[in-house]
Amino acid sequence: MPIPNYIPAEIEPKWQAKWEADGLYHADIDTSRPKYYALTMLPYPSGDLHIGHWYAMTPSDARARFMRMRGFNVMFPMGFDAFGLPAENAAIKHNIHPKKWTYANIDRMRKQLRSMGAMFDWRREAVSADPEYYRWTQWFFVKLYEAGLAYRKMSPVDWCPHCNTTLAREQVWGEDRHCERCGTPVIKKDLEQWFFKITRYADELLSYDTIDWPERVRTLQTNWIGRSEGASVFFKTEAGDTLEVFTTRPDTLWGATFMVLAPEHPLVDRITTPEQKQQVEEYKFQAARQSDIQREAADKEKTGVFTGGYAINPVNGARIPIWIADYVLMTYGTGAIMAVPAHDERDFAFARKYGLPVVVVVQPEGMPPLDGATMAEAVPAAGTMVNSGPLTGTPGSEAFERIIAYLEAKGTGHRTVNYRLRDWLISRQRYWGAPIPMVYCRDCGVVPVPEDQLPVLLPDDVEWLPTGESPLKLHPTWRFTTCPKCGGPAERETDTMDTFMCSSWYHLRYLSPRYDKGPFDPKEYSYWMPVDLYTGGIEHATMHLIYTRFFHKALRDMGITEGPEPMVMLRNQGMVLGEDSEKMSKSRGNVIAPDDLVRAYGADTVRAYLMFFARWDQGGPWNSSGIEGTARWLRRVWTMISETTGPEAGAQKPAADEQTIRILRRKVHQTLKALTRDFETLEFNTIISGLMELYNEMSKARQAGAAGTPAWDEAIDIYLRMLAPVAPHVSEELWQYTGKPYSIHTQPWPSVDEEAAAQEQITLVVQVNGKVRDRISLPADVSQEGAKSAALESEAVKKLLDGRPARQVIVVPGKLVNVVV
RNA sequence: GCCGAAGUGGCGGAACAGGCAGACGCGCACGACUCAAAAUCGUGUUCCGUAAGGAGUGUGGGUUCGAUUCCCACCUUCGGCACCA
Repeated sequence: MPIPNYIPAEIEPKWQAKWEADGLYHADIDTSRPKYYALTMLPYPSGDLHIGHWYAMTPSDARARFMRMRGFNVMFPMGFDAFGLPAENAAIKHNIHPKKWTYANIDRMRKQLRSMGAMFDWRREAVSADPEYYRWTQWFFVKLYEAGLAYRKMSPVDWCPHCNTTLAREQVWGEDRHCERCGTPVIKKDLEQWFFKITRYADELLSYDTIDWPERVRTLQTNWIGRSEGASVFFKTEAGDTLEVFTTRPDTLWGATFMVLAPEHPLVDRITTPEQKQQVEEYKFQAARQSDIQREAADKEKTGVFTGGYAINPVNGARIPIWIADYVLMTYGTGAIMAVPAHDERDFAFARKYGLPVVVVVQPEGMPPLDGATMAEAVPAAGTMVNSGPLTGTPGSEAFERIIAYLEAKGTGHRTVNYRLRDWLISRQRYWGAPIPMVYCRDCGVVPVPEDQLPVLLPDDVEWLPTGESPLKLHPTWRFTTCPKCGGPAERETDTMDTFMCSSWYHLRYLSPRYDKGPFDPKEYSYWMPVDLYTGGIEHATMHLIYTRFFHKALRDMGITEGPEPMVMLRNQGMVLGEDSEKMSKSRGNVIAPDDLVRAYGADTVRAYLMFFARWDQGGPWNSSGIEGTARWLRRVWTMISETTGPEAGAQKPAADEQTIRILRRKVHQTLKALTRDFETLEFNTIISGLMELYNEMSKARQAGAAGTPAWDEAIDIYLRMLAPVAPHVSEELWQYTGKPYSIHTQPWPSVDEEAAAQEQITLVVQVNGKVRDRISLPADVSQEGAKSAALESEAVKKLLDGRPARQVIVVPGKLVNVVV
């Protein structure tokens, strides 16, 4: 039988069809084996599968396959995050219905996904725009509402004038505060919107004790949540109102020389005196207008207006003026601050501009005595408290705790924690999303749609003109309904949900995508959850990855889910850039299309090259000639195996000596050991280089006549098993060729023969004063003394010592000897 | 400004616990095969130097017998946040 050529286009579709027909990748509950839930972020069906999808998915697939060979019952599902703005924008642009556009893309992408040869269990596919899916998205909304975690509030919210919708705080990016999707700067609008109380979980979200997530993601989330410890302090105004402020520096309380309120603060009108009224009104109007138009750069000069009112400092009775200024934000803390210009940069700038007094109350060690009248800048450093009544002299290290105790004893303040995190705004004034399942009744008020009436179906016949009004509001009949409570006339909520709501629980729908008694089958949940390894891009660190953790914890508190976290281990891949090192985009013309690559090289080569060309967690620029090297390697492996095994093997005449066999087996088992570790830690680039290196070694052994020996057969067997997760098609084809039983993908991962991997001779590096001067070969079990004397016997050492005695000789067993003169 | 990550040949990168820097691949050079080219195979490839030898992991210092690895300071690049009290 002639040796066939390696033609990926022939073998890849063949095996894909067979695996699918055999249900090779079906994952079912099997309590006899440990489970492993491997999950990779689901794609948005935007049209074509791009190289970024391959980069995220195929190494994740290789890892899942490895775990399967390691004896785990592995589930690796796939689905589509199908609701969202791009579909609607495409609808507007091309006059195609968003549903049609989305489902056509899904069909196309399903085919492309199959060309990867991944071990997706397609029976578990879930599509978030299917009524059977969003029925449960809506059900979760109602559950959150019933638990008091969803509420409706009129507030100034971020609005994208291009997408014509509100956005969550997380979807507003950069200094110019632009829309995450289209880049248009957002504006502020006062709207009645639905929010989820994610802030209730702020503290719990800061704990990562039970999960193995990258430091980077944890830092991003921690900063985003922005916890600060401080104190609430109650000031009394002269009008008799209580003014609560939040401060992280209660130790500077005696230095508060004025107060500042946000212009929108509810007490401003009561505090303002008639003489100041006009000025205050003008400032308020300007501030509101400014936030309405666009936020100016952060470094703009501080402005403010005196209200004419005064407050009393609760610790020293000082009468201090109350100002309003737009550098104080209504959305953080209480919207009011005590200003301590001596020790806060912003307050200092404000005080100098408006001639307000500066009083020093903290004297840092090692600094000349501070003087409020002459200091050129604020001194925020900690130090001994001065001019602070009974607390004068308190050292910096105790100041915080002592002032809190003092405030709590006097009843004028207490310890508080504040967060930067805001509640999650989930209303969207768009069509292509899950309708918010709420009804407004004139008599009963806000009423959730009962469970047996879900889903609230999204109608197909809708005008999706971008008017700024929710398209569902313009539908002639859809919004009119009856109240589930009293049966009277009522109206539906016409906003739809943020798609991040859909993706917060998709990992649960995969468990049982057709289950109709709940969002998921509890039996499947208790077997598969939590997700053991979650892979995806870092760009979701402060969006999807925070939302899904919140979601899980909220459901846990309702008894729907179990355990502290949804995903135990998280790993992020980097990004594949264009050959010009720029982000790939159609306008730059640097897009690499995976379909073209599969046609030219086959999926196995594309998979292997994606794993090889860069560190997976970093990514990097694509290199068209680089992939040739990977293609060459797989062809060589094919040639070597087809020439030395299978029907051709009889032609081989083994002629290898013992030494060759020993070296071959050692390299095989050393590689196996290294690759096992690299698969565990997701270091894909060294997996491929290890396989290339072993090929090179086997090639040498073949020259020395190793082919046809039992050691050779073992090498081929182990080689193919190690190759299987990386290149599933070619390994399956060669596995069959070598006469092994179908399928290689149900084979166990080989085990290391430690004895074979052991090195019997070592190369000892001989250094003189830390510089390599010689290398000597010694038995691996040589004693320290033996290594030392062998090194001192070395010609190179003798020459350099030139008769002088060695001052010190350091022996590192198995590695080197350093002779110090 | 604050927080975080990263700087290694012409390029992507490797070095698992402080012990041979540059594995593996690309590119390049030379050779074999060929009438020739491509493909394929082989050899070489950090820099300086003909060589002996020397230098070398962003820069400067430190710890150590020994530092890409640990510590300090700085420079550069990238990412996030940014009047958050």
